[in-house]
Amino acid sequence: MKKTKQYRTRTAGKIPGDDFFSRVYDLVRLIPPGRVTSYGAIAAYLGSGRSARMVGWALNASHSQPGFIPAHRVVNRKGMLTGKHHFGNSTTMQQLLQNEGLIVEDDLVINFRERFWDPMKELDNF
DNA sequence: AACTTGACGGTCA
DNA sequence: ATGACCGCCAAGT
Repeated sequence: MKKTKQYRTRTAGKIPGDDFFSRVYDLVRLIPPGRVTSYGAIAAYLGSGRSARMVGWALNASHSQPGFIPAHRVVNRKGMLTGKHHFGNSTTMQQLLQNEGLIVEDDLVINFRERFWDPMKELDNF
């Protein structure tokens, strides 16, 4: 494994396919409509010493990625729509989720537990 | 080059 | 159960 220095900055987001960001996008695209997951779950699934913050950072750049990335299906561990402000309008994320059958009340996904999509369980290998 | 901020999460008080 | 703190790592200032 060559190790390069721990985590080279590599100007994230500029090297598709080789960086953590692309893996996040890939995984997020697998989230079925009407289901949600958390930043931490994604980070845990990808492992690689990345923290949930990095997942958030990746999604932050997801708007400039090609193709549709259902970033609205990713919420924090409490089921709160912490990234709603990044969807243009503060209500867009909530609208998208409600449109998929989720119950959102005061930026919180009420049925978060039952709608939670855990990549660790759903995708199992890795 | 150093400090602060951030789409987070686990632990401790 | 709620709130503060600390660790993570990249990017902006």
